[in-house]
Amino acid sequence: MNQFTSVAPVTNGHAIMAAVETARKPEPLRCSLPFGRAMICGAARYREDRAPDDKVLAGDAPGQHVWFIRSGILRLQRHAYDGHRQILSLFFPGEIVGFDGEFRGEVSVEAATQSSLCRIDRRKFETLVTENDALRADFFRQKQDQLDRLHWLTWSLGALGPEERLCAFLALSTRFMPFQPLPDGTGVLSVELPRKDIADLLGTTVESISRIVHRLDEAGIIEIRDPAHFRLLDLPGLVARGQIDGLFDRMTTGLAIRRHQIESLVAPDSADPICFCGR
Amino acid sequence: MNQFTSVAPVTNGHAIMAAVETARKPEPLRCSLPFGRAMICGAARYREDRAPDDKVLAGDAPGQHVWFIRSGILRLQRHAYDGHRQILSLFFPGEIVGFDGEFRGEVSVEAATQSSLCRIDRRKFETLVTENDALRADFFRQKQDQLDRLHWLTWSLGALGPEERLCAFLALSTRFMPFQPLPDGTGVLSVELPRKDIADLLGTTVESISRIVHRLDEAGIIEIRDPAHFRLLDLPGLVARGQIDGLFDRMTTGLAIRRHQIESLVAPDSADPICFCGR
DNA sequence: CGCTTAATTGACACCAGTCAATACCCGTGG
DNA sequence: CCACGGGTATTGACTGGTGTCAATTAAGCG
Repeated sequence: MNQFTSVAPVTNGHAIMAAVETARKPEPLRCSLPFGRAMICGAARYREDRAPDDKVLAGDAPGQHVWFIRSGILRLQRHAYDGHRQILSLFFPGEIVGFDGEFRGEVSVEAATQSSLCRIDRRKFETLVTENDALRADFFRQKQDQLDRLHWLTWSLGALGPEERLCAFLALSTRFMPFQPLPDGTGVLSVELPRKDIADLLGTTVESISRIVHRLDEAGIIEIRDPAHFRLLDLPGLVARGQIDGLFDRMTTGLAIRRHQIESLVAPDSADPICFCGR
Repeated sequence: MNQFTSVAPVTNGHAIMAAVETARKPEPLRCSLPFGRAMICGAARYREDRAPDDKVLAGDAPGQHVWFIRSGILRLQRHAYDGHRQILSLFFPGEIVGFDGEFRGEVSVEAATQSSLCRIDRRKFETLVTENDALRADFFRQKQDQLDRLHWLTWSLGALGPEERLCAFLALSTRFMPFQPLPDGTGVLSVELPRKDIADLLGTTVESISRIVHRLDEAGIIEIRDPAHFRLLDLPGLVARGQIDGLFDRMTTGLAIRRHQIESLVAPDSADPICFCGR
């Protein structure tokens, strides 16, 4: 097991959940329960689920609320006149979307996978962010991470070929998609993103993705279990081909931390819908 | 003369210069003179010039100061192992670079053209930005503009072909490079950026750039005066081909405003070096 | 068991990158 | 005044990768 197979340790960074709790009204919230420094609310009051391809944010409408991603993956995208779609960024659990005017123009945010979101009043969040230092720090950290990802994508689209981009993507995926490490240092990656989304993110086509995947399989770098499950036999090789040696940790520790936080907060087998509350 | 040939009017947004002035120490600065709401300092004390390809910011060193671009164009870039370079963003007069950790990793900032910068102490600027609301608003506006540009580039690299990208770039260039409108609605664009930089920004090669330019010339969309001067015969056509109809104004008004501000502050024929002072 | 959707595979064309040669501009210096 | 040199732009020939189109297979699901 090398550096890539282990999930980054949870450090601090609970600020967003903590801040949300801090701002809680004096009167006890129905079904709410403190959990660590964060507040979890059993009521579905502020929670909204999205099926794949459901709209989350339209381009022009600033919207009255921002969204906290409880689970799932959102995509920021833009369409060309011919219908061509380019995904500009993905958003992951623990992240806040819709706060700043990041979505001006003909871009939109949709759910890429089944997602569970928490609605937060925009003004409320605005106040929180200005008043609470820890929250602001966390939020800026998020913004920084997102900017890093955008920089990577831009660089990748301009400087790398489709195969290299996919290698990088697979390597990065181990940190934001289910990845089951095996004793021998390899691991099985569950790709939760539809092929089309991967293609549109990496600026290529599903056909190319398919060909590249099978090429990597034949090269012994990955092993195809089924179209959505790959056993990564040579993770360092993927990292090298994707040219993300230096970026790998930087781009994924934030994600891993937030994911870990949420996983530790959300009971995995709870039938009762659980929700972080933002009022 | 249509919407594209006129420079956007100067509105507000003097906050950065104004804030810098506000923070001026009580003792009069040598050669400093108030100009409008901004402070201009005739001494070259805080000014530094950069020749093309000179380094401004290295990747890892956070640096002690941030830079205010007085004139010229900077580029944010990243190299692949094979030497391939991708330009991730350009920075223009009136913008601040080097404040946030935007330049982590193997990226660097260099001067793309002859540039004149003003050094500002990082901590000083930090204080300014937190204390001065107008400055902060201005600064956020900049960040937003830069994010918009990055989004455009990413989308462009993924969804458009080289020709379309170049068309968009030419159209956008009218707002951040010398553009002399003519009575008939056309105008002459002076391309200050080296061909290689354009190619590396648009993710293509100088050969392709050359071919496309001559193709556009034959199509009657532009007229090549010399390799660095094009008469744009059909600006709306460029906008359409580049698919930036909706983005055009959004992406360039900020640039135009800042450019206009600076031009009105800097005496164009002054032999004495003029500099915005940031301490 | 048929339907829909996703994934794969094949054939093909063409764009665009690469390499190489030439033309051009603009200094300098003889 | 011209020759020379360095850098940039241009042009040509070539080719390989990748998108496109189309057909086939596989998989999920009622």
